[in-house]
Amino acid sequence: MVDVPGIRERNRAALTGEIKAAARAELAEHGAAGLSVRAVTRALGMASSAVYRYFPSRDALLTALIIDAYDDIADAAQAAHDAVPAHDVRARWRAVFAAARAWALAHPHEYALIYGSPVPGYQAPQDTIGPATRIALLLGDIAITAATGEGGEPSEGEPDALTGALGQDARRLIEHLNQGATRSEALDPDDANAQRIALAVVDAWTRLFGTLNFELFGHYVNGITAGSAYLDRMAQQTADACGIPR
Amino acid sequence: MVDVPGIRERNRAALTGEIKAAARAELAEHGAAGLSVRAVTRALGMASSAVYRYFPSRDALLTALIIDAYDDIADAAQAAHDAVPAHDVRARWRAVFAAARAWALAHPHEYALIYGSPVPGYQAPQDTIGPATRIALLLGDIAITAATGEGGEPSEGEPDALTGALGQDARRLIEHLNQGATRSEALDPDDANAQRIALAVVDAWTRLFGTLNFELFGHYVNGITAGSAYLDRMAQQTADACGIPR
DNA sequence: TGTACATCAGTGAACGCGCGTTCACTGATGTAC
DNA sequence: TGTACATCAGTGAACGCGCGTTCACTGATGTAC
Repeated sequence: MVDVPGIRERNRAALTGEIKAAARAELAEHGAAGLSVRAVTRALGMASSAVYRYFPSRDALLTALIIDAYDDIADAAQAAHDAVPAHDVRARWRAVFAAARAWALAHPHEYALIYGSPVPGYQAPQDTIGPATRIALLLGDIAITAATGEGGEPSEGEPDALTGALGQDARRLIEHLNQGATRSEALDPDDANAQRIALAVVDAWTRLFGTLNFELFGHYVNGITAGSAYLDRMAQQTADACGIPR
Repeated sequence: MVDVPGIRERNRAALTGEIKAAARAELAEHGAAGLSVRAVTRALGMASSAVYRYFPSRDALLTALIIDAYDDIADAAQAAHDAVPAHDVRARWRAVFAAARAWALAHPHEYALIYGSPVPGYQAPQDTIGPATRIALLLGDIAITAATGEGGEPSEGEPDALTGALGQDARRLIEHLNQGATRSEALDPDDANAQRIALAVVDAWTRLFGTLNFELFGHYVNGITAGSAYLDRMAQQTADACGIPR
């Protein structure tokens, strides 16, 4: 006999999803700080106290939305990446940038939830860290593949390994990247070129979301209107900086 | 007889300042969305209705805080810039970056107010645009000085003028920059090198605040800890990209 | 297969709280003569 | 310089509203025998 989920279990999964969907809709109206469990339950036609069968508190609901959003944008980026032929490393890199932008434009309020100001009084639990760094790790993966593969560009400028706190950061980042994925290649934490690449990946990740923030939060009004072309240009520049062959 | 301001006028100016100061303190506790005029007046020991003698609504108070914050960080950047000898263009550029970071760390909630997610339901009026772009114009000013001065670097790569929407953006940006400051130099909107510089300035501006966002909003946890060194490195890289001589 | 009991989902009332804004008012400051 | 009136700042009560969470409850689903 197959262990088929009972009515309760299926209902629970379904309603949990409906609550999160309604909460996402609420988010679009009133933002993260204004997310109200009463409004969510109202939209579903249920008693406000019913949410507590599914989420122990408003904050827990928020956490679920945050994790979902991180995973959702990372899934979109990963899918776009995987759809590109593996040998075209630069196209994979650009696909991640474009997919992140497309997701952000399609889900502006979930985007603001994860990349905007932190919700005051809300402390993000540890569970959000993994999903939050997926795109950074994906970018790092691409860069490492390029660096350790055939067409890797030689280091230019900055021939010395970094010193001080920034050097420690770079070494730690390289160790993170090395254990990140199922990959045979690895970077040497003490190699100057590897350090340059690691910081270039962080830089690319920062520029991707810095640009999306400025576009979505309205700082480019009267400035940049060609958001897609502008971001792709940035993808190219960051790919250059990471030593990804053209 | 000197037209000395009367008691009323002085009180009004003083109390307006006190209200804004108390509101800034509130901001730190509950964020922009949770800014409550009742809490502000409570902190000042006055009736909640009294604010309406100074600000017509909660949104107007928010607007005042936003404009103040933009002006405050721009003042800090400008002052740091002006304190550097004029001939050391690169040091002026780096000073702007460092000053912006220092201000952001010192005023994290005001920073989040202007560079974080937009407050839901709040529509920023036109008055905020000028203050919001001051730092971008300052960066543009430095870059143009360098480009049109003696030590200006020649264009490298990207020899063709930009086409399409991004080209239009670049031309518009150059016109903004040209009329921005009291400067005799001007860039040619159709010159490829000028276009490259204009976009590099936008890029530098984006990277500055993208980096500060990531640092302040917690995305660098377990990643970058040497925030100051990291940002200065970025200042150097963006200065390179803008053709500012070393 | 049927029955008895345990578990769980969802309800609706209630608690205690805070919010933005309005309004008629009192008393102080300013002004015209 | 003094008086009469107009302007303004600040008050406190009130309106109407929404919030997160708790709790005792009913009825449906699941389980053990």
